[in-house]
Amino acid sequence: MPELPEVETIVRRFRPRLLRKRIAGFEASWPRQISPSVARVRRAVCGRRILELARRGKLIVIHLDDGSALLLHLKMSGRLAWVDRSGVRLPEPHERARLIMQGGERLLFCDARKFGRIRHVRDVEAALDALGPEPLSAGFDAARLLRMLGERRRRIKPLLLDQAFVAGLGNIYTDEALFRAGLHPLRRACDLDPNEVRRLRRAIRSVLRDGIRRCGTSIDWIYPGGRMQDYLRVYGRAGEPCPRCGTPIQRIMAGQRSTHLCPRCQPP
DNA sequence: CGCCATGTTAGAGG
DNA sequence: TCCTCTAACATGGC
Repeated sequence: MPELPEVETIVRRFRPRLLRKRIAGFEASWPRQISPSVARVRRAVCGRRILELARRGKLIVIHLDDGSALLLHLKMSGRLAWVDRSGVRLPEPHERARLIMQGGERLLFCDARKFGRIRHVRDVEAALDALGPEPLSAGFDAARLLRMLGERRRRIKPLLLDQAFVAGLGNIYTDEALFRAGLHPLRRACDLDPNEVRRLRRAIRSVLRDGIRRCGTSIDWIYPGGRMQDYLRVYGRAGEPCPRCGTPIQRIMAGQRSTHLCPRCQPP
């Protein structure tokens, strides 16, 4: 799935089309993806105006004019598509749900694997509070990260993938951040010294900003248009020489996820 | 056919 | 409580 930079790119692209639009209909062909139910979401959103389109972690947040919101999670293979007033379009494969605007424009939710979710929530703040801090926000400072890491014994890689710890990192950007910080993915969080924590924070923020600047990472047909794949230094490069020291990049498993690292630049 | 995949979560067990 | 692992969700590409 899209990680933070891909979701941010999607939100920026769709915001101008959705802002101030009034919703006239909602349909879904795979009801398990819709919460609390297709009928209840339809009742909740029809007639509402879209006030804002935002991102929180990997969630797309569609704020409505009654204070409620639609939360879209693309998971592994979700994708958005847009149908304008003319209705002319190529057939979108794996279309699972659509939000119909007054005037006929449509936001399509497409998802080959059906892991994606659409949720309508009345208490938006409560729903978003389940996530950890935004890594690009001012509140994500070194002192706070040091405190957060200090009370965790987990290995750093699975901890960074935990959305309740920090929101938005996925498998690609976590490996890239740990490489930039020179930290081994299996290090225990509480063992990192203040200097290493500062490096980690800088690495996370710089790799996410670079990802956004490149419009995200495109490594298959699910998410086209990004350029960050050309700037990844370890992810998907097992066996290739480390760009910094030439040592072959290693691929190991960490928390059931494939993990890429330079054994020399990221010593255990 | 077997293995892999940018994600998350429930449940079991240490 | 905390952490780790497995299975599950469901499909497509290699």
